[in-house]
Amino acid sequence: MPKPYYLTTTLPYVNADPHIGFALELVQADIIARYQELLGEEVFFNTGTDEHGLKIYRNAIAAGKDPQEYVDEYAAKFRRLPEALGVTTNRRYPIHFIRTTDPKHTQAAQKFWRRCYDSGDIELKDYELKYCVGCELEKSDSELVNGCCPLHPNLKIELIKEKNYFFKFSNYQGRLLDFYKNNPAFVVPDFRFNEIKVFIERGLGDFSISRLKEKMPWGVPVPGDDTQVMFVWFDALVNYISTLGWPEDEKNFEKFWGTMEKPNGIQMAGKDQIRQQAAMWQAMLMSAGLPNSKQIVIHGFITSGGQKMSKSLGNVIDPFALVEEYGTDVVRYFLARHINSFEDSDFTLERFKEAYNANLANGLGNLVARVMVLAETYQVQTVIFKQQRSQPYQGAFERYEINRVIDTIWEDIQRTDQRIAREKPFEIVKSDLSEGKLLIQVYVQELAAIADALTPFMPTTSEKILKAIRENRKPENLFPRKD
RNA sequence: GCCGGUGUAGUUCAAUGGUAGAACGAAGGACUCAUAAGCCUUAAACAGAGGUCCGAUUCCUCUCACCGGCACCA
Repeated sequence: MPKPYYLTTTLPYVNADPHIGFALELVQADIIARYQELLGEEVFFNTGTDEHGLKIYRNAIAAGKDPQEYVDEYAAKFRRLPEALGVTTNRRYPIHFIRTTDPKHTQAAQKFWRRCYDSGDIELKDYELKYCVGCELEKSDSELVNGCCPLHPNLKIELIKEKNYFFKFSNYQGRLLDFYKNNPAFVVPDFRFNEIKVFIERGLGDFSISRLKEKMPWGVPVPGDDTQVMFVWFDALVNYISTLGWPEDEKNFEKFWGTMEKPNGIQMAGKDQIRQQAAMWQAMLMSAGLPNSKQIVIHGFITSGGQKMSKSLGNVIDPFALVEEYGTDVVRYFLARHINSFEDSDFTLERFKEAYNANLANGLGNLVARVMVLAETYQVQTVIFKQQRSQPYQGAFERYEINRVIDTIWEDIQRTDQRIAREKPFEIVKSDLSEGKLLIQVYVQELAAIADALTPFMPTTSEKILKAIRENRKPENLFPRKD
């Protein structure tokens, strides 16, 4: 009986082109999801796009476009990313792609708002915002230097009062801390968990969750107050359950998101998202009387040549270009094995190419060729056993240590290479054909196990290898050397 | 400033209170089934100073360096 398994990425904000950092999140999530499929579970995989808010509104206006038209274009771009990364390829269960401008989502967000409101956790308060006359823009504290706008340091920041709805986050300090205590693996890795615990222990302030519609109309209307729209991330977070058809489809919701007693929703997110995912969203769920998430898995960032990627530095890595040149599975391989699952990692084209040649061309690709040439030449038919996955492989998967898991596969590749060098089947086969064929059968068997273990990481490559084994034919070079 | 973390071969990472492992890269060797691939061998590291201990890379303190968090940026 397959168990329902729910996994979601965060939704990227569509104010810029798809980023390699989000490609990492998608690939990590997909690897975990495919592992669950391999185990036989019924997987609900969610991703999508976050499309409301001030930045998008401004960008659209600046581009002379209607906001809806603007986000439609971006959503199409972002939808191509899971395709380019093979997330949609050859899956047992289709992926779900939600846009926060989907009507079913906006309605869910409004329903969610009402539930929090009915719990008494939403109230109208004065909100004092900082405004730079020079920029004609609102400024947040983090944007200011010494209390001044860095672009207009000679102008005084004006304080403007307006009414906003606030979420009473302060009501949830104790409940969140209890929740963390009762769920000691709620955030992975644990150093991120500590971070959020300390943050909560320091005390919580309420936060604004709406904006004046006349100033910024590009948001979900606040139910019962047509002067306000929701602040972007309040509505965006609800996607994790609106994608399941909540509130209408209670059955599907409960099946995948779980129940109060047994939460089932697992979320992937970048390290900049801990507070929102592990604290605010959890408090919102509590307020709405819905089950919490089961677990939040936090990954690091990808730097480029030791620096943050930026257009001005010209070190931005485009995931589409990478896929174009090397292919989907190569990019997946690199992100899985050579980018740390939890910490920041550096990405350079040199490292990428080196890994390609050393591990894919010389390692996996060559092993497939050497074994399958032997099998084809000597007509060795092999019946593939049912696969058993090793303890280190499974254990590392349970801890989300993706690079550890895939390391074990390369250990197996090396072991098979060593074995062939030691047993010399290419000699034995000349003196004792049946003995040689027996040996070759073992290597094919090992190759099949490698292909099986590879399924979550490189689904297309894995299938090519298994097909070659079934047909007993050496395949085309999987990974030609690049010099 | 406060809190937390990290510092191990050229590089990316492991492990351990008692001879520090691997991968990539480098050098050499024997072979040839394979994508001049693979295999074998070699060189190469515990940031610094104290302390506890029979013994510390591992535990403690300090110094230095780096990183992260300290709320309305998604």
